[in-house]
Amino acid sequence: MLRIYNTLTRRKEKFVPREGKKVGMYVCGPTVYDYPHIGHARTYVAFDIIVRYLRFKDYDVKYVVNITNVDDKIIKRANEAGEEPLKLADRFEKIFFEDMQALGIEKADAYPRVTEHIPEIVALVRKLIENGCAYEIEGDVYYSVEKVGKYGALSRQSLKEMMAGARIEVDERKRYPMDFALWKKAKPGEPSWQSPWGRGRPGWHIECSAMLMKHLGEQFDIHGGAVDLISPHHENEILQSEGATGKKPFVKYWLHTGFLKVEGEKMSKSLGNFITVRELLQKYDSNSFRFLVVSAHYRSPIDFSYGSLEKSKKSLERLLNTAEFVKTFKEGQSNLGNLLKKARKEFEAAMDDDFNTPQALAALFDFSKEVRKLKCGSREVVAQTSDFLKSALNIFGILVREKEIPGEAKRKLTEVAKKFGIRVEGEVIESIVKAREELRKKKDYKTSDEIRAELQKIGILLENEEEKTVWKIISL
RNA sequence: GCCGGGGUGACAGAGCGGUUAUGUGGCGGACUGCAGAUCCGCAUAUGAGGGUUCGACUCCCUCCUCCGGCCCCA
Repeated sequence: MLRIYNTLTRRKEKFVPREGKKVGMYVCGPTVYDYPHIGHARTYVAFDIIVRYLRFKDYDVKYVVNITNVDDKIIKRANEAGEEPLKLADRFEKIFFEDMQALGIEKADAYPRVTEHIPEIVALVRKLIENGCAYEIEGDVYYSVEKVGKYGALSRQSLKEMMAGARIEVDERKRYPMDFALWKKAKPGEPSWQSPWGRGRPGWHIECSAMLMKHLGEQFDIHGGAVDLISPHHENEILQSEGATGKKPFVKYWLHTGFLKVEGEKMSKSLGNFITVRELLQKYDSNSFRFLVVSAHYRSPIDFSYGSLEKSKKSLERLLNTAEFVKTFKEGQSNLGNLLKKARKEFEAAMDDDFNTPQALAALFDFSKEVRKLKCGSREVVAQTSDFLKSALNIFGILVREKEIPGEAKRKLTEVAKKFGIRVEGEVIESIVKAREELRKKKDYKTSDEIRAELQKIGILLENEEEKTVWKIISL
């Protein structure tokens, strides 16, 4: 039984979708005005894992992530760069997709863009005005917060408290200081669209309401985002959506991921600790990063450092080794079947408990340790073990790579074989390993160590196990 | 100030009212020609103070402290 922590109620609840196995899920996507950073990566990896697990549990998930491609920051950045705002957005949207793919994030079912939903947004704003939830002043439209029965369903803050802490000067024309813009009147040179209130563009919050209504309906199951979006973004989404449709609750489960800090500090340009996804992936592969993400609960903050990333890489290595090791099992009787059953159960129980990935990971490590003590199992169970490790890691989006030597390394291998006068039959690597075995039998350790050193330069590590030598590719 | 979430061993990071989390690293041992991998063992902990309890890291209160939100932000 899957249980999920709901920000709305501040407790774990049984997960029951509105309709059978169907799950509508929306996660606030990026504003595309710069390179994605590792904070984005954490959030989208976390939700990627949640979606994968839901699908693993046979839920029929429709996953929607929006793309905000018009907004103040985009316009500002474009003006600085002397670029068309929409072009700049387009450029960074492509980069966003590239980076997400590089992180092994599965495609969402839809990526609605704000610019492609202007009619829906206008219609929604109009409806809110008709409902008396919003009002227009000189081409701007504001949501009227004052009439709302209770504000702060998610953030648990009253309007008064919010205002007390507010650090901005308010627009005098607004009826109430906390009223927020649904439609912004166009300034010269800004991208704008025709509307009943003149040319303008959507406010930040309304786009989400409009797009998710279109793609997921007026009510749906899961809405996610990082914690910083709780207030005011998600708060306002609730007001707009429920204000327009009168249907409650607009969203059944609200999920929020914890923030990623870099060495104890919030990532920011001014601190100079801003790490982009590209930068990260130049130094480490996505598996290592995903392991780091998975080793903390999705709601907990992560304190990123290259040191902890290095540790993640090493830890993961252990699991990958076991996945490889089990393939060498001989046919025979063992306790493997029972261990597997237990591991499956523990893994799933951990994930069912609000996607507790650190605990799920612990189950895998426990399993790994037990498997290591065995040498055999029935062919069927061995295959299942291999599948289990693979699919469990796959839920985390960690790929168990096939052992394949890259083309360039293969060429170099042939050179090594030639250098040591090894006759190649079949796979080059196998021939080298075999030849080296012979050398070792003859106690020619000098030559065999040289061979090992040569291969290591190419990125292949030889390990002498009890009865045979195994080789593996040293990852990034 | 107000709201939310934390403070666990060298580090990362979970669970649980009473029994080893787990991983990385360290130390000792086994295996090994060496390296690596692997196994066994050891050490280091629950921010402070109260309370509830037979018993609290786990529940309650106070304090200290950190992070986040209240303009923008994944």
